[in-house]
Amino acid sequence: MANINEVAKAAGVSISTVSYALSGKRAVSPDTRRRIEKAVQDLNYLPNAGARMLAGRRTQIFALTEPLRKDTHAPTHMAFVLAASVAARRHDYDVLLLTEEEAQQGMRRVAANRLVDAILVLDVAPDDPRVGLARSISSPTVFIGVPRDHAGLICVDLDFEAAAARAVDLLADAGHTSIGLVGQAEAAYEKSNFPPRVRGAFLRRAEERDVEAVHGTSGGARASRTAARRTVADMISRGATALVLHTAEEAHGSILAELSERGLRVPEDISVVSVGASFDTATLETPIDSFPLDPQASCDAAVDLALAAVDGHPEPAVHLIAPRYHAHGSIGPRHEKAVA
Amino acid sequence: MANINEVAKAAGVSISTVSYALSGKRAVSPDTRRRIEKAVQDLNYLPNAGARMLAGRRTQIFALTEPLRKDTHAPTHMAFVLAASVAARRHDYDVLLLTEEEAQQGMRRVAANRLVDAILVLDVAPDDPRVGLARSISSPTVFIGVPRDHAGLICVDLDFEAAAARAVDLLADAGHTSIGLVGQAEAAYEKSNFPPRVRGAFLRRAEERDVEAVHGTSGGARASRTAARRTVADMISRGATALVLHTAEEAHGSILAELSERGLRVPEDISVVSVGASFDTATLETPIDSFPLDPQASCDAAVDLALAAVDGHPEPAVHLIAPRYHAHGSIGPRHEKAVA
DNA sequence: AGCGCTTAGCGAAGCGCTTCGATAAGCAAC
DNA sequence: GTTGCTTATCGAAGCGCTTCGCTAAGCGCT
Repeated sequence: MANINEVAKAAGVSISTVSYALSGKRAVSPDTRRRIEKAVQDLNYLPNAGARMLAGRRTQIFALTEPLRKDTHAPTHMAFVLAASVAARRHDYDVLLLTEEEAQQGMRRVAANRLVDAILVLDVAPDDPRVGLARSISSPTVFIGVPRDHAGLICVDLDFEAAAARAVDLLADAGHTSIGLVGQAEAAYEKSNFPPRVRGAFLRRAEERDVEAVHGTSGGARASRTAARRTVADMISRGATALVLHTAEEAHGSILAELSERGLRVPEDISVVSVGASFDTATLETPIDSFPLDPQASCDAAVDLALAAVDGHPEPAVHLIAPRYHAHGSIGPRHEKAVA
Repeated sequence: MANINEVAKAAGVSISTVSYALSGKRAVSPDTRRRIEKAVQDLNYLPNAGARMLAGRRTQIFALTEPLRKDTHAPTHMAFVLAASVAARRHDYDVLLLTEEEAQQGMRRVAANRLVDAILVLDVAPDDPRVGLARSISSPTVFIGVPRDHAGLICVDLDFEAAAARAVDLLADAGHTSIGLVGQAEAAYEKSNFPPRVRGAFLRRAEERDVEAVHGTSGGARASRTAARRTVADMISRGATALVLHTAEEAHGSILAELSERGLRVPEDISVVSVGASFDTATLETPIDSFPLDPQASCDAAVDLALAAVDGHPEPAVHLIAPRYHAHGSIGPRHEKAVA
């Protein structure tokens, strides 16, 4: 494998000139630059990663910690991992995976090691053990998700509160006066950081808009079929003419099936809007309006913050990403049939 | 951050002695070793990763390439990623993620880079573009899965053929003379490497055992509910008294539902055995006998082979992992009711 | 006492890069 | 023609480790 020496020799310059030509940190004459570029091409040169880490102060690697809990939703999780990887590569960074207990011990290790320039934290729990760790290690750490105690931390997340509030607004504006929120499984409200935020904002905005609001849960993957249906049935019997969904894809399907079995058309008889979905609600049997999760936006922001922190400009704050609204015609004016 | 110099000073020895004490590559007196270990503890020393890569010939990093195709089954995939990570850590290796198009360009990059010691290839397709790449780069590469053209490659996989054959044997031994294989979605037989292997071995062994065999497909995630049920209905009407399932978890569920709706009890009226499942078939409504996928076994083997290759003992061959049988009482003697 | 062998430890080279001066060359101004 | 400034290039130090070769000490033989 060619090294910088061979490139320098081939181009007839010193190795420092090669280095400067490649990094652009000092001016190099156009002619010299061309000769160096040619040599690089000819020799198929890529700078040795280890040497670069040692000499420079950068490793060009981010750690990505993912505890991979039993109840992690795999497709969503994968979307985040993928998005993080793509975002990192845009800035010439690679991603090193830290899983399971290694997510904690590993964080300490790669920080002390100087193996990574920064750490990205996925799948953040309200009381995440990685919070304390982040405060005790030298590597800049960016949380994708917001733990309960986030003082001094750098966090990025979708603005779930805004999404839930806007969902309520849309429905209230359409004339609905009784709205149900079909939330996640009960357990998720303890283990994850965002379900309580959605619920809280939903209830708050409903009160502000003087709209009747009920919250119900769906279930885990296995139980969802029945749990979500029961919740929906209950809400309808209590007069809800609109639903806000904050559930997994399967539960979305069950809920739509329940509505259709009851002869309720969307949006003529009942309005539906989804919040924080990780999948495409446009391709469901009935396309549903959505404020989706946006892994790429979150991860792009996280990487930007990580880079800033590496450069010594850490911005300890919760950076919320404005939700984007995807309309698919599932919201309509209030209609009494649902109450019947 | 402490470096080897400070450790050496604290222990009152030279840095080479510290290095040897930590690597164990030369003898160090017990007393000296203790002083060094104490200094390491006190200073919280961990060797700098970059320096180690540069000076040693090891990076202690494996690349894990995962194309993450649209049709990748996320939970299964995650299980493999996790298993690979665990296996790597057992040998003091970290895992670097290469996703999407980076799975190809990235392979070339990290190999030329000397960022990784070896590359693990996940989610192998029959005509995987990474096959050609693997042959052209310097890093040892281990395929977890078997591409069509695997000459000269190192591959690891579950022995799907053996699993399918043993499933047929179990059912034939129990007296069944007509067996159905509910396979994957049609598309999987082109894009993945193992579905055709399962089908081939199933049909071959059935013929050897003089058993009537039919093969049908299930569908993708969305279509599975109906497709799998239709396939099963068809098989039963054609006289099958036993089923081999090689499908996703959802399809397993649909199939069991179909059976129960037809009043067929497992194993009294119909025998069922699962092949290559990535989930726990014991916790289905009806526990099902299984020759499961074993991500950990595959990844352990892959890492062992990668390490051997790094050490200069590459074993280009297809290493098949013997399937293990998990009995849960879903196989019984042939019963005519199913035929009725 | 001398030889050879083993053991424990040291010093220094070198891995391939980045980066800090230093230098030489070119040019404008007086 | 000297001074001063800019631009392009070079040499060398040094990042923190691993590893080679050497030495010194200790031991058991003859």
